[in-house]
Amino acid sequence: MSQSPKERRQARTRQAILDAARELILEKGVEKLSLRAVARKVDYSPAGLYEYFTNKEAIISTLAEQVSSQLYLALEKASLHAEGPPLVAIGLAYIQFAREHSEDFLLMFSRLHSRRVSEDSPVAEDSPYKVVVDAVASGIQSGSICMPTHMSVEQIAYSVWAMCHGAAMLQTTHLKDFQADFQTADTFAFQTLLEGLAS
Amino acid sequence: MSQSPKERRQARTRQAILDAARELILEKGVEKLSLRAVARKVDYSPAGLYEYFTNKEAIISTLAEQVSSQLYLALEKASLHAEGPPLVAIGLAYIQFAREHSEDFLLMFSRLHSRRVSEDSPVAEDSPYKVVVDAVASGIQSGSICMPTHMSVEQIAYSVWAMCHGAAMLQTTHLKDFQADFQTADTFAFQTLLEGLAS
DNA sequence: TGTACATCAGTGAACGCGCGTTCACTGATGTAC
DNA sequence: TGTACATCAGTGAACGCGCGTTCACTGATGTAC
Repeated sequence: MSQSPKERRQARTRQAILDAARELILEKGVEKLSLRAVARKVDYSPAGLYEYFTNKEAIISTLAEQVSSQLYLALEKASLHAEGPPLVAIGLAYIQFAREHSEDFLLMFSRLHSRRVSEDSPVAEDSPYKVVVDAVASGIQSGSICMPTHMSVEQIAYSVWAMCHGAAMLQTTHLKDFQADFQTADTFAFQTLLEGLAS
Repeated sequence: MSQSPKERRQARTRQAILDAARELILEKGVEKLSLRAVARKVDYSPAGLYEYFTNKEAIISTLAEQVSSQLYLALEKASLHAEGPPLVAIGLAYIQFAREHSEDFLLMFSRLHSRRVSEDSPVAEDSPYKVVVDAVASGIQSGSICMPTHMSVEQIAYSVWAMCHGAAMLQTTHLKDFQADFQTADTFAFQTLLEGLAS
């Protein structure tokens, strides 16, 4: 699986294109992104990009996947270094990521559909959701979460995820300009949910 | 405040334009909506629409406001006719609305920013959020919700809203094709959150 | 009731634009003998 | 080491398109006397 010099050059150019696209999206939003602007930014002709990506959509969805793995890393880090309950730390990290990279975050969720189609298939190792599922599973084992009969780990993980995602989306779109102590409100929300899960 | 015949005619045409735009958005998504297509659909020339709306953006944001008031009505209805806890009913209605009118729902939240800028200003009478706030307030009065010290009604309402909104957004975008019993999962999530709020 | 005028409710054509993508091509680099 | 050829990494120009908006205009409708 080692790379030839040629492959390394190509990979670097690919990433430069992605970075340029990401910056432009940050400036103007996804819907205003144009291939020609990306090409200008990386000093290629518009046609040149077609050596690296099959079309515009491929650039955008590759970018969305990169965001997903960045979010995964952020959650994993939060989970490992948590001082209090891991699920609160993960939830807050999710929201913080969304606030700090709101264009990336919105891009990711507007373009990236779940690859799973049902609970039957396993959760992808590199998915942000995986971190939540694992934290719930270990919460159950440690006894801090009590699982009601007929409820699956995933159902609990889904509740936590919905909470994270709702807060992140609201703060990123509808409540973008709303001034409030979201940190406190979010912490309260997660703690309350966890209390409900404890009984 | 009564309308002249002329005003009634204009209002009808305005609504026809909005309906056409809404249908086109449903077919192709907001980002592909074109004024020319709307004009075609209502049998006007493209220029004719400018008698009714100042520009394309005005059509879209008017539409978003109409969706908001439809959501308000749906939540209010759920709140009034609830059999179990009103907040669960409201939450489920929110999600149902999002599922049944997903393009409308997404349009609303991508275009409509909160008019409030902080908790200091009152919640708008006609906002969907108002229904949640009211339900929380009456839950506190009836004793089914217990408010911790230093927490405001709004902080609790926000938690519930985040839960609704997260579930609705996930089911509408990232998990659109995921097969699961969301109804059960959502009910569980709301009940758990309420249990946390009861203690 | 008739007529002159004003306003209404639009239209047609154009402006000026940027877009994604394709395709024939070219100079530079790498390879084989 | 030199040379012939192949592949690489692009480019320039064009295709064909739809878009939002403006503006001079026009026929129909309404109004005043």
